Amino acid sequence: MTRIVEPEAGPRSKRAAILTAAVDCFGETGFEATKWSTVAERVGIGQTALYHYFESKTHCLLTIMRVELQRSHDRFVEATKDAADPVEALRAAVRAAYDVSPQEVLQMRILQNHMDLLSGSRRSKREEDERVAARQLVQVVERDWTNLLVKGMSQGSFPLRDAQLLGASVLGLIVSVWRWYRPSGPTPLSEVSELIEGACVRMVAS
Amino acid sequence: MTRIVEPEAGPRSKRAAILTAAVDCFGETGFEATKWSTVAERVGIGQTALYHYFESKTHCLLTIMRVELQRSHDRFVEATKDAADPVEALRAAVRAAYDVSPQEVLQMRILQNHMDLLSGSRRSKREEDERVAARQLVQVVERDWTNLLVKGMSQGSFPLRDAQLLGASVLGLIVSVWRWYRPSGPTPLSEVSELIEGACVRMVAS
DNA sequence: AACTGAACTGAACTTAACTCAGGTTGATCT
DNA sequence: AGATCAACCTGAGTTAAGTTCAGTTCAGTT
Repeated sequence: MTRIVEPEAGPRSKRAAILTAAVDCFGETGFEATKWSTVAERVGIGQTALYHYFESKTHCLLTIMRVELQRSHDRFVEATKDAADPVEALRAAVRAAYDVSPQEVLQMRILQNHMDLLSGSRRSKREEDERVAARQLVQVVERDWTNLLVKGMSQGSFPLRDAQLLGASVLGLIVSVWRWYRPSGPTPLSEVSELIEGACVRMVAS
Repeated sequence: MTRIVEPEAGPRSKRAAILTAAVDCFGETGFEATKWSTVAERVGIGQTALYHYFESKTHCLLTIMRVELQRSHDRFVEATKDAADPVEALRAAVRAAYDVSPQEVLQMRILQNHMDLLSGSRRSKREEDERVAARQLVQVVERDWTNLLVKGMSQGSFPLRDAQLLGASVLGLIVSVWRWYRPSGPTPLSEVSELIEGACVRMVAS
């Protein structure tokens, strides 16, 4: 369990700017469809300067995914830490999952669209490190949900079921939204959040 | 609504063999990670022969996705056509979704991992045709589920809720399984099927 | 046997990611 | 202020994989 430390930013580092631009491009246009050089242009540097910060286009993608996973986990912990009962914790966790900025919507979309990257191992060290870190965070997040369910079940709030499988399903349900949701679309996120919150509670607690 | 007609196979056509090989490769290794030339090798032809059957690697992928979507729709219709009540129809539809061969598991995985391809339009005609056809089928499948819910709601079997949104959620829950499920994994598909079936009924009917 | 269209091939082309060898900049220290 | 050094950046060149092209082979038909 080696946690990746973010390279501390030198005063003229463009790392953050690159990540932001990459999230926009990858999120709107798709990872494969966006040229790495376009990201450079948007930041205002030559293409090769990107390699000062990231080993490859994929390394940048993996970084985005890892950061987003970390954020998801942090928010889950923050949201559930002082919930009275399991049902309230569940509700709070779902609401937290949809309490996101437009930028974070893109990050979730990117994350969901490239989960498969986390399976196969990578050639280069830094890429592989990010991949492993991201993979571990996926498991952490899955455990977050499973633990919530286990607690509720042992406490009698939820009927007994396979908590692992049910946890994965709840999580799958929640994140499936990011495949189709668009801020510009007809359905506001608040509406999604409410419906999914109810659905999760019924799934788990009835 | 122009439905793509499968090019009728000449007696020595390798189209089917290519699709099978591609499903194996794309499913196991991932689309980006598998070299188009590897597919050719596995079929036993030169790389350039592939272009006799498909305009591009992506065209092949889109074809796989469209075929799988068509299959999903057909199975849904078949499974629900003679169900007594809405709850039974719902149960039957979920069971049908998981009543699949190993090859079909791969196809679902490929489909789920590349849904984003269906958003942006394609340069060449044949690719674009496949994309549009696939997109339409996505909507058809979504309508399948929505209609099922609408019927159940109007019939009083399901409480009234946003059927569109709930339909998308149910579908999202069901297909989310294909991101992590592996035939070689610890959880048999029958177990998944039962848990999800229950979860869907609770989500929709309680 | 000549013909036809489907099936195929080797060599050349294209594109976008990436490497390299070196140049510039600016924060920091004396 | 001037020197220094690491961080930062660049243009030119390389590579790999998908794709195109200009034909060739093969099986069935007339």
